Amino acid sequence: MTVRTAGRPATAAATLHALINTVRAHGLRVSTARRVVLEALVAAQRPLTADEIAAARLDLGSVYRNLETLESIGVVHHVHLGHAAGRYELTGRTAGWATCQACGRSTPLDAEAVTAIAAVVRAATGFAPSFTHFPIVGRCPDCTLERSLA
Amino acid sequence: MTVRTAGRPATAAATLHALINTVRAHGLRVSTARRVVLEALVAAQRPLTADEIAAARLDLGSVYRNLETLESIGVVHHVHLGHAAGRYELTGRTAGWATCQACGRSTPLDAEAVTAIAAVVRAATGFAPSFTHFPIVGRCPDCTLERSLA
DNA sequence: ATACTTGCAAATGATTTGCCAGTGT
DNA sequence: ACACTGGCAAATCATTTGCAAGTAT
Repeated sequence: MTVRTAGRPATAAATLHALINTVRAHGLRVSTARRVVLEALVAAQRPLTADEIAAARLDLGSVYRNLETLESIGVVHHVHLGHAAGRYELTGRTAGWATCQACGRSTPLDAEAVTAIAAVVRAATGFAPSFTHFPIVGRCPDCTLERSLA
Repeated sequence: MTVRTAGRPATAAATLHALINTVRAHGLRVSTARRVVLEALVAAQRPLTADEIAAARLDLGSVYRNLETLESIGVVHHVHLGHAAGRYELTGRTAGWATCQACGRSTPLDAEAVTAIAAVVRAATGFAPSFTHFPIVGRCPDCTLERSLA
């Protein structure tokens, strides 16, 4: 049996309620820890590390297990913004990421940019790329300018 | 004075020699371990893990230290092809990498493809991208076909 | 002779896992 | 009640680092 929720978890507007419905629809329980993880991700302004999500209230191991479970049902995914710990966010919050190898800052990509880039990547390589798991890595505008001035 | 070993491919020998010259030019010593690391990378048909380079002949810690030193003088760099251990290769061997998130295989990119993609990325985002440290991640042609047939 | 390097081992940091008590349904 | 979960601790994996002995120059 499939339970269809009102909205897609595709925008920042994906409410905690909708996410919890999805969890239930997959036959999973809504435990306190699971709810806390979801609340943290809903409130976050950027992808969070497991450590940030645990934040003294939850066991790190439980957080990782929950994130894995939530990834398996598609409501959460993680991104590697550089060499640091992986970061988790609600699915659909961004179209992709770009990280500067010089200053380390990361920026979300808008859908149009990703669409344009994906078309060229596909034409040039045959790959249908995604920049939500590994970002586009390079020099950001600021750091590119710096280098050209040096 | 140069001693040429019979049977060794001239290109590989020339490359190793040039690499060793670069090491010396930076005031670094050419120790046995350092030479073994370089030889392994020259002979490799694909990027190697530190573990593969160590291969029972060298200490893993020394391999990592050597790779770090060789990266600092620009003759080596590493790439993250998925969640596994980092892989090291000689600088300039490839223009970039693409990794399939479905089958896990990685493919080197040719310079023209990278140039075309970089132009679009720069136009759409302002970033000057590089795909030698983090690959383009997506579905390869085979796995994209599979999905479309499913 | 004098640094630079190595091997060995212990330390880190991130993530995973075994176990058993606790709790959501 | 019963299976799913949580907390705690130990285990992995990849990589880094302290240190005393070894060696390239």
